[in-house]
Amino acid sequence: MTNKGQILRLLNYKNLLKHLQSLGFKKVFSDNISDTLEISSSLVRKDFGNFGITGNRKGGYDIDSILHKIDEILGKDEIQKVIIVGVGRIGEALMNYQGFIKEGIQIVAGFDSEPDKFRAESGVPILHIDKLTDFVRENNIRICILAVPQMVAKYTVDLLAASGMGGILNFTPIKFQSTQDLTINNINIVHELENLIYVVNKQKENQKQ
Amino acid sequence: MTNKGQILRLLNYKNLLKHLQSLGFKKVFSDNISDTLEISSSLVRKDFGNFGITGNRKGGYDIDSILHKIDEILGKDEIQKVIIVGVGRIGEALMNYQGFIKEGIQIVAGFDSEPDKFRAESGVPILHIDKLTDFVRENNIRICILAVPQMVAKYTVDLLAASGMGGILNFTPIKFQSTQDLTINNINIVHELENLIYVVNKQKENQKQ
DNA sequence: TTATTTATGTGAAAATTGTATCATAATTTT
DNA sequence: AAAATTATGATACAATTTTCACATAAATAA
Repeated sequence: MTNKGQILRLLNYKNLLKHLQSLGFKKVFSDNISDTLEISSSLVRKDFGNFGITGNRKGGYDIDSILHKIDEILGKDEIQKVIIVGVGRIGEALMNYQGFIKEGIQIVAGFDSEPDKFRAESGVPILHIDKLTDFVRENNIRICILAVPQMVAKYTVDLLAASGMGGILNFTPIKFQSTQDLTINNINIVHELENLIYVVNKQKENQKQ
Repeated sequence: MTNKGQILRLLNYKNLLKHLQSLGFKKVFSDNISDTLEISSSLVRKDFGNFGITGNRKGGYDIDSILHKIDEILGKDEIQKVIIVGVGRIGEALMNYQGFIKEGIQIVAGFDSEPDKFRAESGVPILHIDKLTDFVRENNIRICILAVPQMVAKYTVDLLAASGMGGILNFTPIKFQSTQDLTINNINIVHELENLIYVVNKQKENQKQ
């Protein structure tokens, strides 16, 4: 019933609706949403329908109740605890990223193998990777961000799998496959950039003609 | 002819083939590739066919020549100059990321509005955002990474569009639409994490039953 | 040399994803 | 109160993407 991009679209709806809400709007029509997000209004209605979001014929949708429903779908009733494995530049940047907490995501610890990264006293603790498995089990962590060097990526994924982790957002350039128990979503920044470069170069070529 | 995910798949093929090459392999079959990437072998062959990569019936594909051809498709004959706009934590992390250069991508400058970020002498220069337009035109920059704070994202995209930029890899949480002249690809890290959380929670629910 | 094997290349089929259409119900206008 | 309007919700349709199936060519074996 739910298809691949549907949750990401739902998150886009949420962003837009929160914006509209902050401007004082109470109601919204499917084509208000579809216009700004450049999709069809029927897709918006279909997404809403699939998630049990209903409107009134002629009256549109009530923004407050859509937002409430979306948070319900996303399970926003409880704070999601997330750890970061690999506190290099990218890991550190994400560790200090301010955008998570207002979406109910809390970075509760970082893990690294370099002792000079460790931090116990102030802020979010950064611990030795050896303590990962115990920490994950004791704190019932299901989600992690992986930002270790490529060299140790495979080893670390195996470690995480063994710890009972449920999901990994993988920023290393190694592409990992999900298993029954462990969902791994890969973000390859270099590939994203190369893909963009390809599109732009292609566009440039076509303009020449 | 080329579809949405095809270039990203091609980049995955490239990674895998380089790995196989480093292990001493000379030839590869479509189902070697499809097995590790968990797609069908016919999709591999179709992708290759679409890009003019041919093999020998029964003999498979020659790794060297596929890799050569992929680099040709991606336009890897010349170094791609990229700038980073917004040298906060994420911008800085990407600025120092070591994975770009071996793919022919060179970060040639960073831009920020905070004077304490500026750096002219050592390493990649970090300049004031006011110098962006001139720099882009003088150095014929077509691609940038956007990592400014959300507050100034819209303003910065407008500035980049006016400068003649061709492509933006956008790491801000604001979703921008591409235009005829400017391709904008959005990476929303919070959304990616929320999406993963949804999938893992859902999985957990289904296991309970 | 002929038969057999086997991986490519391709066209048809299936699956997935997104759009168009329109009857219907709620609202507004007359 | 009846008529007209209009946005939803459902379904049919279209487009895209991926897989299946198999004829064909190249390589090996007999």
